[in-house]
Amino acid sequence: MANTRDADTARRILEAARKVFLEKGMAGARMQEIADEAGINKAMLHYYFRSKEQLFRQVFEEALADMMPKVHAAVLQPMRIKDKLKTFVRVYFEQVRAHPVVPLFVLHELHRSGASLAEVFVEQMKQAVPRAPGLFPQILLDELRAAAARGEPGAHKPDHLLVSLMAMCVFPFVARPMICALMGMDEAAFERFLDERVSQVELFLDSVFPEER
Amino acid sequence: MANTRDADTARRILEAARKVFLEKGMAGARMQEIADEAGINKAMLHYYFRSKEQLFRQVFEEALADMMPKVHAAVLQPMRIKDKLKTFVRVYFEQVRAHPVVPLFVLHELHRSGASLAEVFVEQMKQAVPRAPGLFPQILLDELRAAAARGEPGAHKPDHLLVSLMAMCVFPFVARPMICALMGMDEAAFERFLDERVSQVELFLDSVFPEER
DNA sequence: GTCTATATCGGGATAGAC
DNA sequence: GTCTATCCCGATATAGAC
Repeated sequence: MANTRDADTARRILEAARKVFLEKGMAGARMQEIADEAGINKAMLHYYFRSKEQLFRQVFEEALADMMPKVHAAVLQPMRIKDKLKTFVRVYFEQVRAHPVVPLFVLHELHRSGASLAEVFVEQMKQAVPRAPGLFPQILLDELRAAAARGEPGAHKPDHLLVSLMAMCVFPFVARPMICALMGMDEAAFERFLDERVSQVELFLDSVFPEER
Repeated sequence: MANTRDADTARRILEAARKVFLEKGMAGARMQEIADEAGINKAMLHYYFRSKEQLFRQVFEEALADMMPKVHAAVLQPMRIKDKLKTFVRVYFEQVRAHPVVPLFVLHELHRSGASLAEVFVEQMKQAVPRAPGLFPQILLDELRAAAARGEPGAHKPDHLLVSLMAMCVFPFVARPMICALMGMDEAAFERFLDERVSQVELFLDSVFPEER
């Protein structure tokens, strides 16, 4: 029926738009290229989505929606903090690896938009897990502060610890070309590097949370 | 004299171009805005630099040239590896903090240019310290491998360790809007966070390289 | 809904006077 | 070397036929 066809076309457009926007960013993307990628013409883009801006918004929101729910869910599991952080690292890294260009895209657009996209960003995070008590960083921070009260992660401060973990997971994808150039890695070497990454970050957590005996 | 005036104008243009390119990226930047920022008109931009592309190249190269020499120099000092890494972290972080938007700019442009800028990037790094035995990551990696042969950083692999250190230094600047949004920091809170950052990364190094006694 | 044709505008680049 | 005026293309967006 017509309805199915419509929805399907909208999907095709969104897939194409996602591909182009994520690769080139809002400013670098061309509506023509999106149309070509979707196998239709420019007029259709404006028929389904009013403007480039609106199409971009949709892509931006979906890019976040793809990655965050599983991370949120992982953080809500009851566990002691050390294991929860390891779980967070594993799930977060997996999600990023499945969508490797999303982080740089999001960070670049957040930067240029000067906080107008930041609201969209936070809103999207809240919708990731509807009835969660807060954003995943807040949940982890609260538990880390409780652990800190028990003297657990030594002199490591909760906010720095969390930022470091995110950094270690995300940075390889954000900085891939630079890392490869600086450290002389080719594609294959970099993939092997990624294969080892989670266990190396877990090592970091082991040293921050030494097993008491 | 005329010569001074020329050089001065070229400088003014470069400063303006730097400001605009770093904020908006190559694709988002407008020659008109650069001209306004420099207090001249568009024609002058093309007179001094042939094209937007050439102007961009110059800005890109200078952005790297501003940051890297001190890092390179720091890494060449003779020290035991642990102290050298701490020095690296301190100097690298200081450099990035002095030019906080450079990393995201460089990473975004490296990504979109698909390795054509990577050559410029590597070339610029080599020129940072003319007679150095190699790029700073290679120097650190070599020493880390030697340390690894002595069993020093435990199970931490040299390449992962180095990437983690760079990540911990750079990520706060690359992800600033995201971090502020997710963790509920305002400008002042984030600056305090940055003030603590180096010492928190050093803590990480202390746990990776425990003092033998 | 989908296409072709076109309006409209903005941006990079150049010509030419001074 | 610096300006004004202009060229010309490309990009978003819309009109209108089918």
